Amino acid sequence: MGIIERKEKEKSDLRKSILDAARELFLEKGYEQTSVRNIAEKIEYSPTTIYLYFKDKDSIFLELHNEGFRMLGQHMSVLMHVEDPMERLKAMGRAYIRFAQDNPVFYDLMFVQEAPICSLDHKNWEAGDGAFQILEATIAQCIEKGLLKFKDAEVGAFVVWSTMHGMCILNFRERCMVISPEKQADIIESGLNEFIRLLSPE
Amino acid sequence: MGIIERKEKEKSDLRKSILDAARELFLEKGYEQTSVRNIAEKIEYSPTTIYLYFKDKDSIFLELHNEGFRMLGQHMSVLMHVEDPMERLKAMGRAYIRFAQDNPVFYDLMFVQEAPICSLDHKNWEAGDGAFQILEATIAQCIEKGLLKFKDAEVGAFVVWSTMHGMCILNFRERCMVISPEKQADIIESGLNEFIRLLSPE
DNA sequence: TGATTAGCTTAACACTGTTAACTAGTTTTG
DNA sequence: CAAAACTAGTTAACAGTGTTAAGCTAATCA
Repeated sequence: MGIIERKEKEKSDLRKSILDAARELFLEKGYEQTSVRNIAEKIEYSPTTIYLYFKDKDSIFLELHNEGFRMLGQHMSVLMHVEDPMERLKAMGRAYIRFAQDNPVFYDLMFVQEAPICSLDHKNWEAGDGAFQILEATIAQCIEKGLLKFKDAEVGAFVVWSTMHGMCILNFRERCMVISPEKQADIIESGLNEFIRLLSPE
Repeated sequence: MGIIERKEKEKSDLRKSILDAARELFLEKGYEQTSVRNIAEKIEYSPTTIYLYFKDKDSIFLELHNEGFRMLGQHMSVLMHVEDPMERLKAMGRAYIRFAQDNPVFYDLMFVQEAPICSLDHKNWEAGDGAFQILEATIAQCIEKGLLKFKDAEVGAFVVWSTMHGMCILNFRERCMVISPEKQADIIESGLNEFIRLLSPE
């Protein structure tokens, strides 16, 4: 059965090279500016071949979306060793922001674009669920130790996440023009610091 | 010169009816799903006529974007009568969220879409500046009265705005799936309440 | 009256995602 | 071994997008 295996490999090789081409184009041009034809051109196949391996354009980017979450997950899992939950939470905030700044187009796909979410099978956003639960658990520990004055860990996690996300996305979407020029460069870092000050009950 | 006046009026009438058609279509389908041809069809002119009145599609929506800020401004200006700056800030948060929920497509154009910002003349986001300054002023008053433990009013305003924006946009972009179903319905209201609790130093 | 101009249209360009129909080449089956 | 069936890719096409160049008609000006 060596031949069948080879064929299977060739099939998954092409699938992989579609994803590679998609990722490369996506990283330089973003989701909407990357067309199925661009991807096809890059791998030197006809555009319709793409549709033999992926249902539609969105499905390709759902895969990249998952890739993004694996990357973010790796950045986060390192921080699980931090004992103090409050310190861990702060480190998570810094890591999240850093990930967003280092991978703005991935971040967009993960948290802004509707496309990958829409092409989800059972309205079950596994990638997002996993990341959120880690945050929620950390916040629950902070509350337990009296380090954070949230009433509900889940809602608290949502608030913390929203603040981080809001800062990142206002920046990416050019809405930080309202900030005075000298503060604009590292407004997100300043914002995070102010937010952390807010969190800690002194 | 009555004829010239009438002609001028007719010209601005058509311009206005382009905006009316654009707004109507935009409100039911959103920015990207509204095409120049759709707008032209609605006013029963050829698509190219649109380009005699607007530079491009984005310029049309910059106008609607400004309209959105006028609406938000009206909701905010009412709250200027609230004496206590902390109470005013809370009211502003509620008003902002309510505006977002009542006008999701407008909100998208104002705070998410890059299109209107890109077609800005001198990188001068007047509409945004105005709204932000009102928030910053209120927060400055809160800090002065010791009601808020931010160090910098501008950065503080950015943090508060980010939290509100983050909550709204995570919700609109279907990222609140991670929240348990029973809390999902009014997660933004719950989030706002938790955030307000966080703000007040007791 | 003849030239100019304002206001709009038709036709076209270069794209987009996606599908149907087709063609080689390989594999399986009678 | 020949015929049928399946595989993996293709071409052509559909229906749409934003946008521009060129053309036309009717009013206005000299």
